[in-house]
Amino acid sequence: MENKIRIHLADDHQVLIDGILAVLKTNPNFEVVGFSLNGENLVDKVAKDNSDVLVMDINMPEKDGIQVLREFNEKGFTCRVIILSSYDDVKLIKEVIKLGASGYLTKQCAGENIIDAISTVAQGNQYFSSSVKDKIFNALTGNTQNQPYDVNEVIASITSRELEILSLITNEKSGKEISEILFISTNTVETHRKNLMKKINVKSSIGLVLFATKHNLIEITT
Amino acid sequence: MENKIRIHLADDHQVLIDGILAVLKTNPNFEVVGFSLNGENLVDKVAKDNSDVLVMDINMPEKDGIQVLREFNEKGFTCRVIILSSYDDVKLIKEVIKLGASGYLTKQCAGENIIDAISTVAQGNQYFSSSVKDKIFNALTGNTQNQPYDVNEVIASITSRELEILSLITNEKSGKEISEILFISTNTVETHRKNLMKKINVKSSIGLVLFATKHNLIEITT
DNA sequence: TTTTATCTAACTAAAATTAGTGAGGGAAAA
DNA sequence: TTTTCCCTCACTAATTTTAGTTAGATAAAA
Repeated sequence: MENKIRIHLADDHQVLIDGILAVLKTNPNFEVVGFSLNGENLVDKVAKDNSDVLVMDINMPEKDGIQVLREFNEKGFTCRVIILSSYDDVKLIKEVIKLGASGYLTKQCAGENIIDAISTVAQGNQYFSSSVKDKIFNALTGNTQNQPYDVNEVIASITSRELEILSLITNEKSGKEISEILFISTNTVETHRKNLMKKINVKSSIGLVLFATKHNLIEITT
Repeated sequence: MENKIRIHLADDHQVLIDGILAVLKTNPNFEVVGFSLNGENLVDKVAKDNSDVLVMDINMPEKDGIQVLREFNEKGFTCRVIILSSYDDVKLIKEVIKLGASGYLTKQCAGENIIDAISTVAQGNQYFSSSVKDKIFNALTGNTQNQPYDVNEVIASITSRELEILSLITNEKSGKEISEILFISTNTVETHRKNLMKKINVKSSIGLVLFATKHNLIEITT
């Protein structure tokens, strides 16, 4: 047998890292050489450890997975990257593939899938979980009617500015107050509100508040 | 040594379950007797397996952790429950404690914390990660003066008719729709709404919705 | 380079909410 | 019986929200 596959894990949920560590320990071909709880200096750490495969979440503090992938491209590193995300949003999947990720798994996958994925990408191939492949296939073939209403996709489609507006609405701020807080026109605030209602598909601001609280999208300070 | 602690894991991310499984396998006192990827029939499964401890996420398909806890209370089961959530929202923490959870961990915690938590609650004690304890402490110390009026008194003062109106408002019904549903004038509906806003002391219907959901006064059917 | 995404903003018009006041009827309690 | 509480409704007036459309600016991506 050749050398072990050198692996780096990055996820802000340490319990998940510890779990995957325990799973990977069962395979003698693998060696986890490092892990990170955020995206800070991740590229440098991976380079220094000479890791072969990086298993990384998208949502991380300090620097998210997308930014890390960009940095990889800028610096021209060759480490294979597997994305392990909570969401299987098509836009996101397309993006990370474009940025050179070699694999994409959702956290719904089994521990065994991670082992398969690491082995596969270490050999230079790509690995995507079946649900991810379905999503991509549907997106490419324009099969939109097969997608009833994916909440994760809706959440992913909410921009940061919209989230800001949503947060203020949910904290009982009126349109006028929001415009004063953000130094923008009330017309703009209402436009954002309208776009949110359309995206989330609700009838009123009440619906926005319910959606926001239900999915923990915002922090209620009151 | 006595019997092993019988454990059930519930989380919609299988990779996390597999990970925790691997972690817990290192401890001979533990035996994972089952796991679930959603909340469906969770109470029955736990009862059938005679589990001592349930480690459960809040956000799950079919039936969320809150509903499962409610069901536990209704059926009077004695299984200890540890919540393992991505979020450390005070409202959520308070709620699950009220519903009888014995522990609360965020997924930012280490795998070792889970082991500690399971051991602790199996002995009949409570276990909360330090960040959770901080949150609760801050909420208790910082919020007491924030509520000059007694919430319970306010809730008690809400009449059944008002509760009906509140429920419909929270279910995204407009004043006109409510008037049609209850066969009363829109003026009456607005009067009720006004009285509610005065009682609860909020600025808008958004505030009513937040109050209603926060205190579980109503059932959201949508 | 062209397209796309996002944020910004204005415009009109209809509909709904908010705010305050007053008041009648019924049922229950003091 | 008188009082009190609750549900009911009306009226006015100001304010806000909803709905639809259009469009400029900018930065990133194809």
